[in-house]
Amino acid sequence: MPMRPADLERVRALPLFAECSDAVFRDVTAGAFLQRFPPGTTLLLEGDRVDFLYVLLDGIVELEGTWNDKETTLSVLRPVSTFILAAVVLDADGLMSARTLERSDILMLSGEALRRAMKSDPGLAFAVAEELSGCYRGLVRTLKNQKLRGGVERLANYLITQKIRLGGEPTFTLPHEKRVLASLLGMTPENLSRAFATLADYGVQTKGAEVTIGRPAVLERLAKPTPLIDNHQPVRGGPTGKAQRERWPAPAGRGEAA
Amino acid sequence: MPMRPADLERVRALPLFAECSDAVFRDVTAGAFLQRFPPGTTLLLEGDRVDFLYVLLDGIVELEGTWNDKETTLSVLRPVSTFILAAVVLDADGLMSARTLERSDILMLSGEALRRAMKSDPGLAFAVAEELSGCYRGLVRTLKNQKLRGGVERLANYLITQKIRLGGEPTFTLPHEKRVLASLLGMTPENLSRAFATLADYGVQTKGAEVTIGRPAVLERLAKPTPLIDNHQPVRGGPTGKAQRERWPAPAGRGEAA
DNA sequence: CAAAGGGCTTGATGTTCATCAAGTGAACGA
DNA sequence: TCGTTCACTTGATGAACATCAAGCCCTTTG
Repeated sequence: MPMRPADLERVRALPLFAECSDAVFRDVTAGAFLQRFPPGTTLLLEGDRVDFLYVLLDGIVELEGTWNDKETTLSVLRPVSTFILAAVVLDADGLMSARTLERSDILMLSGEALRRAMKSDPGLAFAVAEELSGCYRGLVRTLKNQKLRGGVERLANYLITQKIRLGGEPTFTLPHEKRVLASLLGMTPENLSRAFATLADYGVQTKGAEVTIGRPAVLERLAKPTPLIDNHQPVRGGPTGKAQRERWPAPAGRGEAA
Repeated sequence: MPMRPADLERVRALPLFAECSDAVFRDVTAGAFLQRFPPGTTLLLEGDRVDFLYVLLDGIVELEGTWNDKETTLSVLRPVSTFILAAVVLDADGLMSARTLERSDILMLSGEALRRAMKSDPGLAFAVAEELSGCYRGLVRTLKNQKLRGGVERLANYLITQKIRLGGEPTFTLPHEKRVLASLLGMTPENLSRAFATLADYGVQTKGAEVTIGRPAVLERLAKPTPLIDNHQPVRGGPTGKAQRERWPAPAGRGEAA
């Protein structure tokens, strides 16, 4: 499938490629192809050799890990996101499986071309380092969340974060099935149900996938969110990478403006 | 404290600086200084602004996170290791605290100088991206370990990994206090004790910090180690970064040789 | 329309884990 | 040498969580 110019532009607008020349960008996207996958498609299996950098342009992708017949969701991605960047940079096997939760448009860029381009274009290499730093910090947050908080607290903070990211309205819709959310939060679907029931006492009402946070202050007193774990950055218009999500609020006097 | 030439050489030998020119290296290390810290010194507090890239040259450093009066160990570093690289690249606040467990020699490199050098030297920027990828993959392993395995299984796998890294002998010494190990494995010291007691039935004997794995096959049947979670790479002679630890075993036909 | 399936919930039960409390042993200092 | 301290251990108890089982509700399908 050849790429449409519109898709190419969305990729060009990624922070990853913001500072690289047209020539380098053409080189990286030369052997690229765009593919549309139905829901539930496994794109990558744990341990598979990784030859491409994936870019999610539309849809939802879940990253998961398995061991001993158990599986857990490590991340749920929304557009525009790159994934398995670390494996591509190291030319190593992937540590996570990836599968679509909804029909998804996914761009695949040659890993070898990307590595080659990085070695000649410091701006691109720096942007990759920034993106990886953002991914790394996201994982640090996840790990702290997992090790330091209990199930109800994790859910409470997830809801607070979600509310902010979706615009701040007291009522919003969960972006995916509850069973996926349970796995993401490191609990069983049964316990997620019970956690929601517990949060009812804190003003959280649920009707299907619709959640209403009735008394934000009460919920916050339980959740105790902190910028050292929770990234409350709202989703902005343009396509942003994981790096930019970590640069907020921009500390005065450093980082790029706005 | 000015740097001794011997220390400078150890830094020069880091994979991070393997491919960069002497001029760039001089630039990055220009404002650097080496400092010796006693045990138990807090080098960095969660949320602190990060101005330097830290390089552990000697000693042991613990990275930890806290929330709600609880704390957990995220990583225990041994020489030669860099830390808080992601925060430096993004010029962001640190998400983890760092403190010495033993007397440690630590080199501090100007973060600004590093970022500047990366933007002009693609080899350096690429090396930073590789190191970050290694750190990222380490965290993915940790998170899978935490979410998918129980306490006893985590300990069993830790011991197997440790045995291999320390040379493969059936008897070896734990590299730090058990309370730190407990926190690293995400449990209380009490439960770590009980987990050791459980492993006695699987041929694991302990005498203080000395551990003997009597029946490796039996322990492995319990631990079910997998390269998708456990990195069994033995510690090699030269100074290696997190990136090289992730490139093993080097898949035939790609990556650098040996 | 009826049946079937799947996601979600609820209850009962058992396992895992944290907490509290007390005790052991070894290193250290007066 | 005798306390003191601190890491570690062991036991008892309770909280958090997983598992098993059943039922509900909504959607899908014949």
